[in-house]
Amino acid sequence: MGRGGVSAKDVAKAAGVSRAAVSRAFTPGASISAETRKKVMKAADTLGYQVNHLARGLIRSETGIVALIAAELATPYRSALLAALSERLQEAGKVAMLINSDRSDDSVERALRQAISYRTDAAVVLSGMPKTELTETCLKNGMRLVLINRDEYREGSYLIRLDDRAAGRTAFATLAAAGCRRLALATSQAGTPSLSARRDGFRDAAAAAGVEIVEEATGPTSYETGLSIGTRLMSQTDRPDGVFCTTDLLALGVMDAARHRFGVRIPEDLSVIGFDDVPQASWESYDLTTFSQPVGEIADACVDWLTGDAMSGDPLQTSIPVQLAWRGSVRKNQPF
Amino acid sequence: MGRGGVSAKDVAKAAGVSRAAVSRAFTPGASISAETRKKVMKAADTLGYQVNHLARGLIRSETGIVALIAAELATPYRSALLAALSERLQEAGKVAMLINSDRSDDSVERALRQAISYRTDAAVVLSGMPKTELTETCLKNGMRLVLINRDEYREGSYLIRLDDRAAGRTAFATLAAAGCRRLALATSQAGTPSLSARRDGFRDAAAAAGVEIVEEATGPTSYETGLSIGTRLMSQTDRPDGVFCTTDLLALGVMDAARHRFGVRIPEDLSVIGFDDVPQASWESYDLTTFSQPVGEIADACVDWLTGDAMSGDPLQTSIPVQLAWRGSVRKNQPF
DNA sequence: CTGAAAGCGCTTACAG
DNA sequence: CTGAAAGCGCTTACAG
Repeated sequence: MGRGGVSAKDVAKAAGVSRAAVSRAFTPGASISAETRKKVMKAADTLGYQVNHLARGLIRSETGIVALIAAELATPYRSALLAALSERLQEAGKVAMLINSDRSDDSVERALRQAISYRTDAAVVLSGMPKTELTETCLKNGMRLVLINRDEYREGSYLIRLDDRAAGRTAFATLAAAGCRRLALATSQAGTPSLSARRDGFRDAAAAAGVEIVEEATGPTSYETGLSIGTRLMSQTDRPDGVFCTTDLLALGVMDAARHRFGVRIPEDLSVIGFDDVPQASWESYDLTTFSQPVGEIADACVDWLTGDAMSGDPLQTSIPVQLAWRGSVRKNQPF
Repeated sequence: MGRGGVSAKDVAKAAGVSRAAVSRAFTPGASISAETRKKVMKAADTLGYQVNHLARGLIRSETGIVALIAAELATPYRSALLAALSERLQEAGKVAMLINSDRSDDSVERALRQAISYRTDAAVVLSGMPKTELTETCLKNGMRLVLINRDEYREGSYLIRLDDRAAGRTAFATLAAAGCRRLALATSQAGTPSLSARRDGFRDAAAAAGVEIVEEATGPTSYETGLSIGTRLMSQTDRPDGVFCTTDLLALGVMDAARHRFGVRIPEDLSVIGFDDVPQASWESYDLTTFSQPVGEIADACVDWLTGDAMSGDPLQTSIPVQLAWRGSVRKNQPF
């Protein structure tokens, strides 16, 4: 046994077979007799042998590693998606490499290069958008690429999208139907494709209905931003009585500002709709009506495609439906 | 260029040097002339060459991969720690492999085996406790082991602990000093070392003060459990007026149950102390007084040890101090 | 079904 | 400083 631990050679010697035999014993479907396999497995067990995936990955075209590239890992929604993804990946026999792309602007690119270095089977991009040039390099390296909620398309990659725009429209319709008269939209300055689409859907519907809306957009996508937006909104002389927030974190902040700083009642004085359905949205202090992002379905779609045969005729895009989770932050329309 | 992408051979040919030279160009401190290195780098750049870490890992004793083994990835505290860890690891030039150990009881062991398969430089265990036998195998394979907040010790591994027990005692003292008379302890049935230590500290202090306390312990460590514990606590004829929850999630649930289901005022009627200082604890709806887990410091200690020289004389254990974050959920003692 | 041999992409003594 | 050669641990045609 060398410094690298137990190797196939050790097992081969112990089992009295060739190195090739032990390799075959660990390869499902390889041509090996049941008896030989049994001998090998026994020796492997006593020696504590584990196939070296590094060496295997060097030969085979797959390493079993999938890179997960994301920013703001600790955010409720992001961490839920990451958890679902890593779990599904494991069930499929893969392993997740987590790459934080928080830092600089080029960090998605750096992350992708990192993935190439380890010859990951695939990269799943949750944040940011790599340059076409680089994604082509990935594809050329035999790597699969999944883009979750990105707006641009990249030849050969798989796109998973939610209908954010439709949700924005639904938010408007819901608030209008609840009898809200002065509508507001709260979003951050992050400018991600998802947030923009939600905003645009809301705007579109408002324009179509000939309704003027107030818009607030500042800072990062956080609770604190929601707090300051809520404060600004409630400080207006003509306070809005309905607000769509492009994210739950924002909505929760808006609610807290309205309630605790202005004594505004929800939903009596103000109706609020969020997006994501993070766990906190259903907590009793909030009871927020929001669009639920089906994290499990997204993860399933992703892993299915990654482990599937990916026939070239297959569609390279999937749309996951979002649903409005009705709770108590939107008032019921008064019956006349 | 083979199927595996651009290799050192391709770069060597393009730069007119040997394969060894390109290897040296990518090895800091290797004996190579500045001129040769420049030629290699240029060729590598145009060809888009990335050192294959799989192959490199096969030769060198390090792969640059660190396995992060944890359960309940999407929980606020856990995801914050994971985010800090992955960020620090990246800054140190390492990369994180995320292994979810949610599933079965043996999943920590499976995770460790997975880590061995990929010859990770180290494994950081955040949840569960692997058998001694297996940790020895890891160590024998040259893998370093970090255990965060585990109670048992494993020869050769590095332990990072918080003084949970002291925090439990402080919680008691704080509640007592606030003038609370009927004290309760709320915890889950998870039975992790950290939770038990916090509970024991609280119990000890109460016993030392000759004070009887009410204890509630059920379910998983979640907001929902907090809700049901809060409900049970407030349903008692002699309601407690001070409660220490071993986790913020539990505390938040207790607060919501008390306020929304029983109209109990916090802190006037009930003082609450949590543990973790998750982001939600400081949200305006809660303003929870809690012990802050210094996630950044934990991550720093972990990565420092992993990347350090680990002289055999070094202490293999570090205690990170926890601090009480004073907020509004504990009443100020009435001046006499 | 089985083993000897070649090769994946890299690094590292070994000579020069 | 530089290149030819050996070797890391594995898999996979190739014969038998």
